[in-house]
Amino acid sequence: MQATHDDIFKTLGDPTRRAIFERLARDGEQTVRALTDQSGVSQPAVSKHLGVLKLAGLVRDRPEGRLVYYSAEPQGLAPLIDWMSFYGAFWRDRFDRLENLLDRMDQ
Amino acid sequence: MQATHDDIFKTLGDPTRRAIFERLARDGEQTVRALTDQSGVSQPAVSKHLGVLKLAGLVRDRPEGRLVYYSAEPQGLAPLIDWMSFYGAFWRDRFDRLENLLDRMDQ
DNA sequence: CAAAAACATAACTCACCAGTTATATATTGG
DNA sequence: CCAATATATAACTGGTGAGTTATGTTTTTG
Repeated sequence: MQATHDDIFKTLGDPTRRAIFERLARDGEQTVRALTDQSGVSQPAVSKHLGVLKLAGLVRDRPEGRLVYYSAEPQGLAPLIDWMSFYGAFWRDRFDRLENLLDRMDQ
Repeated sequence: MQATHDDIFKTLGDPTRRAIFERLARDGEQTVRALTDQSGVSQPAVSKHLGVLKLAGLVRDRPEGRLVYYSAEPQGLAPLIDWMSFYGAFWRDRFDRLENLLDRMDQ
């Protein structure tokens, strides 16, 4: 059930899909129609992207009558955060310190 | 020249390619051969992945005779970090705490 | 209640890209 | 200097997945 960073990377790798997620994260809950109107693709395409985002744990849906409201799932990015913590910050941080050390040795 | 988070996501979206990057980030500089031997794909495939990673600013190469050493590029993940800072705001606290932990572990 | 609107799913197409093998180029070692 | 090794590139193939249109289901509206 818990998505892996592999799922997250694949899911966010598509620009159209990531744009949908970004919109939800920025502007909050939206219907499929609202998302479709500014997506540049058809409504079925948007529905499919939302399905993928949901499988990856990045969005949740709240049906209300014939409308379905989607919103960003905050915890969805956790696996990516974890990955970044290791391969991003962790490693960059060490490199920065090394660079600083080398800079100081140069002087 | 500066890669966008779009490039980064697309580049790291492929598991094989991301595994190569992870290996470089973890274990440091490697030749194409070394990377190939544990990648599960052919040498040309690895070379192609390295080319994509290099275009995305995630790795650098250092030719030495007939060997080419590749290493992770320190600043390569910066666009992704920026993106996360915005869309992963919810988790930034946790992110910071982990960074601090790693800092303390270093000393 | 009929028409329209919202969404999802099915069925299909098409382009892209990750993989392959083959090969060219360059460098090292015996 | 010849054989072997390292890498990159070219040319091709196949699978995947993002897009489409068509349609079914449900719900709202007039």
